[in-house]
Amino acid sequence: MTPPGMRADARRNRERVLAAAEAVFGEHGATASTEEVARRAGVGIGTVFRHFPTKQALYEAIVVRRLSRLVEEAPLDADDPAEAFRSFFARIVDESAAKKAFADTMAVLGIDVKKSAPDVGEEIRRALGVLLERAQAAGAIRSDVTQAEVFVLLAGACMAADRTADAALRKRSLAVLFDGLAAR
Amino acid sequence: MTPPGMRADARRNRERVLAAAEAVFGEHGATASTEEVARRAGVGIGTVFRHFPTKQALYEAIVVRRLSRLVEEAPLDADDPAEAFRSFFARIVDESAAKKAFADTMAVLGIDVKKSAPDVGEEIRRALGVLLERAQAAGAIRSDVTQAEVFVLLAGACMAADRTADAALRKRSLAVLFDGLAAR
DNA sequence: GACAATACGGAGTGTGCACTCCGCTTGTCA
DNA sequence: TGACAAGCGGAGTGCACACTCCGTATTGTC
Repeated sequence: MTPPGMRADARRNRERVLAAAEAVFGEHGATASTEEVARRAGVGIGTVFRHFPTKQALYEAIVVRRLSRLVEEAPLDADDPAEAFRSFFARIVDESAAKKAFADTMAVLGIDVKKSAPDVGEEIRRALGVLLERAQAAGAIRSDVTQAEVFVLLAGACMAADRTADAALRKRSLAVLFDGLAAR
Repeated sequence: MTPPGMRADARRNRERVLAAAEAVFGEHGATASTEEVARRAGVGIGTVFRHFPTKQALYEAIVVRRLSRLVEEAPLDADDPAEAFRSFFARIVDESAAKKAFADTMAVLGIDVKKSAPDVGEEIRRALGVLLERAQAAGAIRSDVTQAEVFVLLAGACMAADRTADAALRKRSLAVLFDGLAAR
């Protein structure tokens, strides 16, 4: 991920910028300013822009990071497929509630399809697809829904979670959604 | 709504601005520029700002308008309570799909509660509450959900719809959601 | 330790946009 | 129909913010 031919200070600063960006965008969403990120990282703005040519690129970098982490930890071959699907879904929704930038991402990924970083997007869609299929095969999820509907519901849940402060309420709403997905 | 002591041209321009704002914000969301609204309305920017002191005020004005229209047309005493609830819910989601500005509104109204124009917000919440209660009394909707969960689900559906171009997909996803709300 | 090569900081630049101000126009009313 | 208040247009202002540039500092190498 980080080219090894990079000077030590450069590598260190790149890491700092990414961490700061994750925090700042997580708190204020994509409208947060690049200057705020630089300040939080303890570097000059010039440094931020050397590592990431545009604000958009920086934003995408942290999104890719989070998605990669999610995909890595997806319980693709857990013993209980129904629980695996539900927990993966719920985990993404939780992430959206905690980090503003994430809900948008899920929305765009799920629906627009394009977006840069198509690889990670494809991976997460595949992971969800696998979990869905397994849960359907196990008879836990109705067989007439496809990945497409699941993604729309996921995106909606993420965006709603992003703005719902009450965690218990979030959980109850999600439970209703899962009931809709459950096999009769 | 429009003070009668207003000169004829002022009243006419106010209407034009509102119509243009509805179109422009509907297409591009709240980030659309005020200048674009003025251009579309065929008036100078000064005129826009005389009628609405800030961009925010203009935005809120069109939101209030739409909400009022929705509340007016809510089928509060329809014969079929289940269908009434569903159609009202679906209608709001459809509106969100058509008009970008609307999904945000629903999200904010449903969850943050404050927001200016609290009256209309309150009205729409009440309308949904009535429809929900009636559908529950009729045994069509599970009795353990409250207005709060319904609003979270509604807000999520609105935001997802806002970004889902495929109308059929939108409809199928909504159907899954309704199944979750249905009484067993 | 010297000397490139690489990276850093942050003042400066350009742009877009909300909002203001004022000379001109139009509607109203006697 | 004349006078004047109410309203209009749009150039101008200030500000926020993405992005650039270059003199200075740090790193790696022989």
